[in-house]
Amino acid sequence: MPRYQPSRIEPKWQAWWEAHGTFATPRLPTGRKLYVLDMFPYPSGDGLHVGHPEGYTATDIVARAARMRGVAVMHPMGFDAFGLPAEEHAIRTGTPPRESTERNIATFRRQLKMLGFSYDWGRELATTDPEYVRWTQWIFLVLFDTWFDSALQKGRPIADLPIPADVAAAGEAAVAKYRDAHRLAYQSEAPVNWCPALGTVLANEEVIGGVSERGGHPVVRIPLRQWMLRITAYADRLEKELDGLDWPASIKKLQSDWIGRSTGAEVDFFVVPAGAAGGEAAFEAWKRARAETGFPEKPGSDVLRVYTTRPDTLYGVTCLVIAPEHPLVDTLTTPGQRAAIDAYRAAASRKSDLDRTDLATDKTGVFTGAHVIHPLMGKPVPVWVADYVLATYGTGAIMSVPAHDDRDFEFAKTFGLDVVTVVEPPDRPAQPGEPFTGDGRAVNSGPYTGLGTREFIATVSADLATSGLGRPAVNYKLRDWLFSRQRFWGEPFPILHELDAAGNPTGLIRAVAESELPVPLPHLTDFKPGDTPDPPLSRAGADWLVVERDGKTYRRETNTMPQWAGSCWYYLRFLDPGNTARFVAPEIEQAWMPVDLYIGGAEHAVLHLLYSRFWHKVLFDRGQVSHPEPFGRLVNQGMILGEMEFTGYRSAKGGWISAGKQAEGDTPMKVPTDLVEKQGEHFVLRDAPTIRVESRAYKMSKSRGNVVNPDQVVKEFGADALRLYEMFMGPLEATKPWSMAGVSGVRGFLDRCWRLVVDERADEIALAPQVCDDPPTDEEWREIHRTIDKVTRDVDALSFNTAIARMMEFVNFCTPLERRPRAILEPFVAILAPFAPHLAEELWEILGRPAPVSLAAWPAVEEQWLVDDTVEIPVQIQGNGRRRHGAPGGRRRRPADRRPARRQGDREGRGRARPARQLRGEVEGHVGEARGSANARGALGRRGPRDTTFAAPEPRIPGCRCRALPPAPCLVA
RNA sequence: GGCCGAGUGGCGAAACUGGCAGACGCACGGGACUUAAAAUCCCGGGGAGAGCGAUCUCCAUGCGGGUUCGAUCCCCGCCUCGGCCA
Repeated sequence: MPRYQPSRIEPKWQAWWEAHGTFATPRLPTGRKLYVLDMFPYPSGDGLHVGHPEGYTATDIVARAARMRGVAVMHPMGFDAFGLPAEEHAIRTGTPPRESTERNIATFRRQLKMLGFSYDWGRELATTDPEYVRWTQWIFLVLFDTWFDSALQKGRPIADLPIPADVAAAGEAAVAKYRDAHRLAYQSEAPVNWCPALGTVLANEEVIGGVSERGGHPVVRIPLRQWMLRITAYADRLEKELDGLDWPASIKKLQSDWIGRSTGAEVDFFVVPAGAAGGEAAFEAWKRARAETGFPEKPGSDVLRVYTTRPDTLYGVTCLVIAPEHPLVDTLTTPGQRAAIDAYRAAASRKSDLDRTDLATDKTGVFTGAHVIHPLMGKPVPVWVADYVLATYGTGAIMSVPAHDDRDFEFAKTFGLDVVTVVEPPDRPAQPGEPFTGDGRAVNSGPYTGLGTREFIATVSADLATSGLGRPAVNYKLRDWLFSRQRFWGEPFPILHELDAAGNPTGLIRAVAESELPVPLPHLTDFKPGDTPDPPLSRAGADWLVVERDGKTYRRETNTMPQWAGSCWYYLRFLDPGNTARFVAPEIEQAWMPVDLYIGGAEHAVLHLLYSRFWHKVLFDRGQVSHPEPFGRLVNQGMILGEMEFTGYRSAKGGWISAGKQAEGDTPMKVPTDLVEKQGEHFVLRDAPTIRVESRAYKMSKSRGNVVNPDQVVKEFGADALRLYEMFMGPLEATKPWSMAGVSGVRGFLDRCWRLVVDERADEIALAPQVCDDPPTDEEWREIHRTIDKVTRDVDALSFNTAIARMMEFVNFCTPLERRPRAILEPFVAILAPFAPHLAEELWEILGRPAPVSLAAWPAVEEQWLVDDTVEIPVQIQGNGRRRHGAPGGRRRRPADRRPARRQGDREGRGRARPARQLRGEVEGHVGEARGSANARGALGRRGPRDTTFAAPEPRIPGCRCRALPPAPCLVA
């Protein structure tokens, strides 16, 4: 009874591949190469989710098909294993993170192997491996050793940084600090999102609505010493170099928007000195000085510098607004306002950036009591503090132009400030009640009145620059990357802080020597975060914490790197995972990079991909890698939802409530599928058709109980069925609901494949009696070659669902055959192999071919079989399909094959049509004498035929990719 | 609120560059095999109508317009759902 038993053949072939090193990749490719990469998983405690194998199967099919086509394929897998959950687990249970991480990796590895992916497991890595950490730290030191030369737009060694004479004169320590301030990895005292409950600082994107994304704990903003990476220096290149990438346009746009380049101007407003008698004279003196000295690089305390994208609205400024964290808040605040300002700043510190900038929230703010002088108008402008201005964007201060900015308008409305219109819309008069933010024509703008917005911006920017009052400026939404975490389970920074004799930091830092890497994590027994932002590593013993170098005492950096660090460069380490001398050998890197196909979830569209690109560019600038971009073609797989569910609503009083009419107290209930039917647009209860129910698939979640476990699916249907189903569900990039019935459907296909080759009724494994050595008929040749052709093209296009459909058609064609020639079965098994590799290996063996089919040659398409003897030509009348008639196939069908295609009963619009004949190309069409078809005739380039036949401009024969047909002339009856 | 994507049979979907709408699969119905069931194999399924019939007609790709000989596909406006960002 040799039925198809995945549980027998799948482990068998997995063991065979492993024993034979089938998928071991050579150190260097010979001939064409393909680097096919999955976004490696975070090995959570829950094991693999069915979402993981979707992308993994897609890449596996591409990798396997390419191997069979003689391409050298790099297809590795590893684990992104640092991260919060392991540490939280450690806090709860006392299990060291390394232990639980290794356990989780073991589960993931087992599950991945169970699915038969053709990874070269010899290249497996985890970001937590000490040898991997070593090179992550090493790359950090490259960043630390690099400054950005904005003239060359390039990262360069810190030793090449020009030191200004005054700094050099101030001594060695000053030079060191100057260098430190210019490194791509630098320390900064920055307002950060401190979450006391989690005991860590969070990135802005980890704070949602004022609470932490994980756990929903409150977050406050406090200043803290942090490591930052100067990603903003690369903002222009990160944006521009997206151009050459084969990425979805939507992802490029997301990255570009995230970088958020804007152009505008910086403008200085003069701060009237305290005890302001003669403010006007001081202002005039300042202006004269500025005309001499020009616009200073850094604003002094005598000015408030604002950044604006709309310098053309300078004459509409009615106040200046500065961030609560702005350094000049204290000096500007008048004694009378101090209490109010202090209270406001305290309140603002408890809000996240998101809460502060949301357009929908009410604007808050406090007047500082101070005024500054408008640089062009010379009039005093009040200065307010408001938290919708962020200290980290631009200069931390804005000029408020209520008439032409939505948020400024809201602010002015709230506090009764003036609204001065200085731009008129081009097509209508200004509306006083609402801000106009578009381009228009300047009014009330002194000498600039009458200019268009663009012209105004150019002129005023130039004027400001000449007079030293402002300068054109570029700004980015992108912020420098907050790179440190106050956690245990991450890479330690390879940085030492110098201590003085009293044990206090001197502010001088030094890198750990390359030869001393990796800096290991210390042994800790208590992983709990503290009440203060002191990282867990600060509680390590002195043996770890304190080191002596060159007679000086140092304390180790106790922050750790964020989870992003390891995933920034893993694709490089896969190429050369065992290298102890370098992070990757240059000749290997040159041979395999860039990644040719990178598949993963869209949730990494911005951060991971942007961070990786940034690191890669730094490595590129420093000559460590050979390409400026790491990932050539990027594809996002869609999300897999749970099974479709019907939800009805039970009234609190009992009885059903129609969906859409339910109220607060009504409880949603899952309704079994067989109690539901469709009526018109909606699903209703079969027994109560007036009651609508919702029909929807939900995201898989433990709480909803709709999570599908891959182990279970493999147990029940087999790994090949799981792989095939995930590819058959629909387009790779689409969101699609799971269906267990669908899995069993593709399992049925695999069963039919099996029976095509194997005699199920024999006692031992034996070929089905229909399998024969006969030469295939023409029809059979056509069938297999069309299948090969379609599958080959679909794999290239990642259109796996249609490739599988075509293979199903092939099996449906073969199943009824009394005699099944090996000459068509064998190529079929070969093209099936990337999709259902275990079954294909088994069938290949049963057919008596030498294993493995995984490395067999991909069958070649013989074009002659793609052409039909006869084709059916559809007939259209007035553009509507009517019928079809046969014509000889081949590259040319002659117009001589004419026969009336029009029949009795055809109705042709309002006109009369004569019998028409036209037989080249794809469609035969008839246009009746229809009023209003004059256009058509015009388009067809002839005058007034009463009956026209035409052909599609570029004819194709259905089912054939032959495109050699010449354009068909239009024939006129 | 902004951006992106999607709406096609009972369900997942297909239709490549504007040319036969619904390939393939699920579910369903019918038949063969069987004592029976399962399994398997074969056949049929968008809707409505006409005809004894092979057939024919009309309506159908979220809604409303437009362009075109011809629109699931292109354009404009709307509705619904999803994702991301704010």
